[in-house]
Amino acid sequence: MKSEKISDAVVRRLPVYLRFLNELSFREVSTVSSQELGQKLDLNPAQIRKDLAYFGDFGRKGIGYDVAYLIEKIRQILNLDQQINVALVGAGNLGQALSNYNTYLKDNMKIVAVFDASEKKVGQKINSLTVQPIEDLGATVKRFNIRIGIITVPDFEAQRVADQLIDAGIEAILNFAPTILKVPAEVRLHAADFTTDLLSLAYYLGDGKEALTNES
Amino acid sequence: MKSEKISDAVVRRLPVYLRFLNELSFREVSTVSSQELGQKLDLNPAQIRKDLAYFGDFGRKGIGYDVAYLIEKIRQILNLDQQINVALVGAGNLGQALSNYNTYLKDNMKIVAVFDASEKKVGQKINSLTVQPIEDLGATVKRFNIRIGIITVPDFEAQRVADQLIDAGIEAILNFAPTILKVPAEVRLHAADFTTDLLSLAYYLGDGKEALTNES
DNA sequence: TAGATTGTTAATCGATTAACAATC
DNA sequence: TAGATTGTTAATCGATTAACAATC
Repeated sequence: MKSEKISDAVVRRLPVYLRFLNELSFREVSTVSSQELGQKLDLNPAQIRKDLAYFGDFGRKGIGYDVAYLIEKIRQILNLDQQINVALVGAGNLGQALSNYNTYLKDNMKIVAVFDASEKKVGQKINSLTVQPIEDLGATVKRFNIRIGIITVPDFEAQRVADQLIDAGIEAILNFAPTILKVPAEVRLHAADFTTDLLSLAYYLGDGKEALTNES
Repeated sequence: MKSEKISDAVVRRLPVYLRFLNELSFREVSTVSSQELGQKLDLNPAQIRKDLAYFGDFGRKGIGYDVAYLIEKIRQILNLDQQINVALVGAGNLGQALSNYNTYLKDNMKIVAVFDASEKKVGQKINSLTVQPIEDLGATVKRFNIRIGIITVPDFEAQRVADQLIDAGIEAILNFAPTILKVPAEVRLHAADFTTDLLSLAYYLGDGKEALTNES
């Protein structure tokens, strides 16, 4: 299979596959079936096979998928066979927390620069990175070939920061601020706003309202 | 409209509506149409009308929606007309960052207890809350009627913490650890793992692979 | 009244799942 | 060979969007 357009739902599952495959690899498991994957990841095995088949024939009938080979392929698909440099804008608590994941998420993605608007923050060290003034954003993005920006500034600054990132030539943005950003179509934007997640959870709290289903 | 089962996609948009409506209210805008909402939130107006109509006839033909009334209704739908107590497990950087949003997200959701397994953390103050040992989780959850748990512990501890939260009678979990948790069907689980988000962004980086579309 | 906008049905679009021939 | 499992088509399911009568 080739040259269909891949839906975002599919793309978002690839890192989930990758993560579990890495774990299997670490445990020296060499082969895995879509059924095992599905069980562990709470996904339908047919869906997993279909997802992978968009990108190539990675499995072997009767056998399953070779773990090492599939890891390699998914990393290629996700462009993680090259180092991807990331900028973090906003050196507050959340920004600092994210920068700690630097080692953790490795996988060739790396936060290589941290920016903040506040004079107090500029010059501080965060995980071996020195916080730079926002004014340096354009120059630094170009110099280090930074392609993804993470926004962890307060919501009222988020759009401005996004605009600056886009001006600097960034290709994708992960936005933690609880606001809807406007970006040109060629810039990929993912929202990572946890307040939305948390508030929506409240809907499901039992309440009498609709706690009763037809079981028992 | 009543008594259809509401999809999660719909539920997750409600906090987004609520947030923007709060902003309108602050700006003393009293009425809003689905078209305006759609424009601002990047959603189809028909979808917004349909979403809201699942829960009642909140709008007025020819006029639109009364901002204050709609806020009240959405808050009721999301169970935010009562205070919802939240526990945070994991007082690391991310946990501390989230607890700072306490004031921010208000809306009747409140982190009222913080837990950590490490002796170093226990007893420390985080935003006026004293970090408690995980052993106290069951008792504290019951005493304070805590209904939602946020997990910000390392991935290898996440399942154990989830089990403890569930034992304690929690009804919903927001999981920041990059791992798939197994929870019983009656517990609502949302994943808030930003590494997945970030890795999936890399897929969209221009690369020659599929950078060329039919524009230009 | 004329213009605007809802609530809702029908049409469309897209994503998930089932089923199975191919084949290891 | 018999059993297992893929890749893929067809069926199903669900979500989004268009269209429009009702009505403010």
